[in-house]
Amino acid sequence: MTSVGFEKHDHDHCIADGVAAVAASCQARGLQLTPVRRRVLEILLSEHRAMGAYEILDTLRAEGLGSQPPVAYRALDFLVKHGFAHKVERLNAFIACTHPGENHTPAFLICRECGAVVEASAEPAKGDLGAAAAQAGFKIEQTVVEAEGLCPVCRKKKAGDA
Amino acid sequence: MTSVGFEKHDHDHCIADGVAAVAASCQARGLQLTPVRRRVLEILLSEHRAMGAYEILDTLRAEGLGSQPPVAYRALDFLVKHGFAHKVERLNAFIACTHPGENHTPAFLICRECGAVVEASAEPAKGDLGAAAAQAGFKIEQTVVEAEGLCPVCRKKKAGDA
DNA sequence: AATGTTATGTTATACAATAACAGTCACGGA
DNA sequence: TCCGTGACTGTTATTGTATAACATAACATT
Repeated sequence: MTSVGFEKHDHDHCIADGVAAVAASCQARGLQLTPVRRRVLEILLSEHRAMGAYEILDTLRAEGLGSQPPVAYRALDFLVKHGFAHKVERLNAFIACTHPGENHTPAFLICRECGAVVEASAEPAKGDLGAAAAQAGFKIEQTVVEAEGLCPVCRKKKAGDA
Repeated sequence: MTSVGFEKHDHDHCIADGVAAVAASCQARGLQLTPVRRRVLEILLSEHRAMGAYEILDTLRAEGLGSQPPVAYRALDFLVKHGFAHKVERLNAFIACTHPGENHTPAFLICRECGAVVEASAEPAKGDLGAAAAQAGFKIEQTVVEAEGLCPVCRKKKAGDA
């Protein structure tokens, strides 16, 4: 079982399940999943890719849910802060988390061709990097791990072209 | 021997050696280390921290070496492309490479307190992440590995405060 | 001289992020 | 009931990051 992966799948499920999981988590933790926050989460879930804040804002604006940048950023901050979404630094963009609620160190596989982003997991602090940090006396609190390359679908396409 | 590390050291050496190494590498590879490119490298070497493109641009402008963003970005692109500098995605900023020329996968330790950045090295593609990618059929071409936390100096300060 | 290549200069604009302040609404306590 | 208080939303304005597009310069090759 791969983590979502690059294949097609039932999307409505995806969104509904994702929102439900987050809603439950909010309930349990006393967090408010307000309309804007819920909608931003849905927008993120509705695409399996990272979206820029302004792209999200465009949708919100079209729906009358808010039209200025802070509206989108605040909702995104909430989602990121509580682990319901992540920021992909390489792209300055955001993506819904595939394991909402669970405590984890996300890692991403980013296709440079089609822009698809898949969340994996990594514990870099436990390998090379952890050793280097320990040696330097550096205390790691958070890590960003992002890999760029070609997803299986685009690899096949490239092979076909050649 | 740690890789530069968070301690003080002889800076003039640092800059001169860094430029010389890059110049040699350019020579060997038929690349042009033009005045702007060389100056940007010097600026980066002169601070052991990540600098924003506009901060660099300010210096260039003061020296009459170019005043518009593309000037700085092009020089930075050149340096990054050939491995003489790196972009720290987390900070949207750039830093001179500590092992110019050598083929490597950089990783960074970023102090959230003082902003110091130290380059380490990591092979995330060989651990968890590599396995996950392989399973998904994803071909990793480049990786971003950045850890944020507290450097030894700031840790001591904190301890002193408490 | 004509051409191609590489680098630089400049304008304008797009995209990303946040500071600062005003308004709303629900809730608990005086 | 009235009054805070806190959490969220709305809006204006601004700062910071990055690039598209086009013009020019310098130089090597033919």
